[in-house]
Amino acid sequence: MPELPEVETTRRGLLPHLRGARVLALRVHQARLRWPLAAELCEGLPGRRIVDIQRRAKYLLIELDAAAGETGGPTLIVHLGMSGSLRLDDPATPRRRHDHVELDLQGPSLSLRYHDPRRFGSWHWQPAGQTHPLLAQLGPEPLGPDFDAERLWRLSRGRRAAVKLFLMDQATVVGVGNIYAAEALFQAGIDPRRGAGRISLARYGRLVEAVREVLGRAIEQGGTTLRDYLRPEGTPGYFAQSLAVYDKAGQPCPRCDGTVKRIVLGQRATFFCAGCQR
DNA sequence: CATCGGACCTGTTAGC
DNA sequence: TGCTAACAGGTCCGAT
Repeated sequence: MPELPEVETTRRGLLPHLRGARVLALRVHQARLRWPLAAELCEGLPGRRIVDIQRRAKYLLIELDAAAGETGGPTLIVHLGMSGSLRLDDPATPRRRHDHVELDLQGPSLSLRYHDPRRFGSWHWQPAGQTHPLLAQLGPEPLGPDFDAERLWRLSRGRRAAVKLFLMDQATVVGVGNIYAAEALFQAGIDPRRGAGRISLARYGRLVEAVREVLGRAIEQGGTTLRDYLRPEGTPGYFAQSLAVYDKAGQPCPRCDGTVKRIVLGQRATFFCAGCQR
């Protein structure tokens, strides 16, 4: 489900409620997520106070305070996978099916519930001063200064893979998933099938601008709700109204007189207009 | 190295 | 109506 805008929307929705809250207890109803929940997480989390929430790529970084005698605090890392979501519930509200993990919070008294039908998401524990291995190999943030045309151009030389796969590779740039890759390539006028190594520096410049613009606008709209994505407060994101090509096979292209097509690239549905994407 | 396919899961929908 | 197959917002890992 969630790409960068949905994760960022989740972060922004949670932060005002969770900053300063204390985790009284962790209740695990299903430990078998993408990876089994680590024992050190279960032992280390209860009693900690949440200091801040950051985001790196599609990972939420829930920063915790230091225990007595420690110099820095550990970080609880959550990835939402394809179908994960976090929601703040009144503790009296019954748990739903697929609410796999809950945190009992104090100040305010709330239950933070992790819901994930497909269980492709994961929870990790990062001790103070360490970088979790999953975060070590990530490319730059798309909204940060290190994501630029020169980087895309340099990394792509000699690469024969389709540019859409190159763009979705988290070593190239993080946070761009299937929806926003399609939208950014449409906005930049680039055919998703084109070999990454056969795109000019100037066109990568247009792609960088398109990625930034699309992700930024999606964050402003609270992300994209296609089926079931909801923000932590339970409201949908509104970016679905702005989608130009994603999930619009057979519909007219918003820019030319062509028709949006659906193909498969890297086993993922890919939407584009052959009329104006070259 | 780069590239590809399979794997991990459940729920919803389209098609017969 | 009921069964089956395809498909869904991610990404790691092993084989080539």
